[in-house]
Amino acid sequence: MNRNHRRDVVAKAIEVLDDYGLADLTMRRLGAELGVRPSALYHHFADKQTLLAAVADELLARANWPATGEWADRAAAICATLRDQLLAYRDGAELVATVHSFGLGARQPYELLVAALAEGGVGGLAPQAARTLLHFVYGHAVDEQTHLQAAAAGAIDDDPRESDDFGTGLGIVIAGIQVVRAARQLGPTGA
Amino acid sequence: MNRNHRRDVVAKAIEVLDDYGLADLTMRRLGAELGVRPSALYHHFADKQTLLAAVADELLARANWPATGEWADRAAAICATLRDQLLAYRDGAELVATVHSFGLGARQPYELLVAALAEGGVGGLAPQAARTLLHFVYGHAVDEQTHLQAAAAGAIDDDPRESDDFGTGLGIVIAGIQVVRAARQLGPTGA
DNA sequence: ACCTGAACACCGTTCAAGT
DNA sequence: ACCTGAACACCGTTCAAGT
Repeated sequence: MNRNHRRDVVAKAIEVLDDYGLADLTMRRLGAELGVRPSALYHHFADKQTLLAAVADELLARANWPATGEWADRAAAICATLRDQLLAYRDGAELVATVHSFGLGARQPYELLVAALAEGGVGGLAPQAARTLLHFVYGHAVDEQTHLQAAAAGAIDDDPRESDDFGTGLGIVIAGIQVVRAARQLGPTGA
Repeated sequence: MNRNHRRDVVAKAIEVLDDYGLADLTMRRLGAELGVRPSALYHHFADKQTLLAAVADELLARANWPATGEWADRAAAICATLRDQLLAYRDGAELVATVHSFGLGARQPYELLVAALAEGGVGGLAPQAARTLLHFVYGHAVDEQTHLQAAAAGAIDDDPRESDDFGTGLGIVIAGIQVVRAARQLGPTGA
């Protein structure tokens, strides 16, 4: 019985998440899977929130983030990568969205988007634009994952969405950012 | 000791929510506030999710929803009304966003937005556009309420946002919808 | 540095039975 | 129609003590 390191706990937590879902990712269950009492986990993490933040960060770190391309394409590619990564793990969207909402962790997509937008000349509006993109991606991914998992569990109606529902919404937000960017460069008369 | 009706339970639940927060809105706590055993609540609601959906619906029904105006202004006004209503109750944003995400209840803002957008000529893209707006409003309101309540609890930094952070993000999404609407009317060559 | 043992203060939900 | 009483199967977290 070897002792566990912080990274072992995170790795096992991702396994439990993917195999049994977020509702079953409890301190007690995770301890049991590690062959350890639940209280032992508090040696590695201050509380469950902190642990979940580390799990979300690891999950995001495993993605291949695009780093090149014209700013709008790059921002769109970052969003698509994020969505794919969220959908790649059971309850991944809900986990990362939750962590993001309580303000610990899950900061990588935000930093990447702000960098892409700032390079693209969006300037001072980059933070608002980046957060608007993230609100869309998280909201859409949570919805989609809920529907996918309900359908997989044999729910009543499949409720098939448009072929590229995600792309349509993403296109709306990207187009909107291009509009405010153009307005900014003409001179901010409105604000 | 009068017996409770369904609507009494919902009204008391909103009180508990606003006074003590979502984390303290438990079946046991709510039962105690109503002078009743927790198990009595299951006479009125199948489970806690269903109860929360009814609470969210009641919270939304108390708003004054705009019903007139040019389509883009009206969509923006619906979003602003929704945001105000979410922020008007402690943890209101988190509650309604959660209910919305698990697919029961909280459908009124969606229906209102789809109606406004369809009238505005957005046509078949109205559902995607409405959901994109809602993802933004819920995500932004949850963020904002978290920050506001952390600041009110005496957190470290105020982290003051742009004066009209919400309006900026909303403007991005509305502008994006106007773009896809215009593209649609020129003829959908892209999709 | 990492873990045990034991406790504290809770949860949501079910169900037979009461009025 | 609405509620009680009692139970079932869990939670997160703390903390003194062990190795």
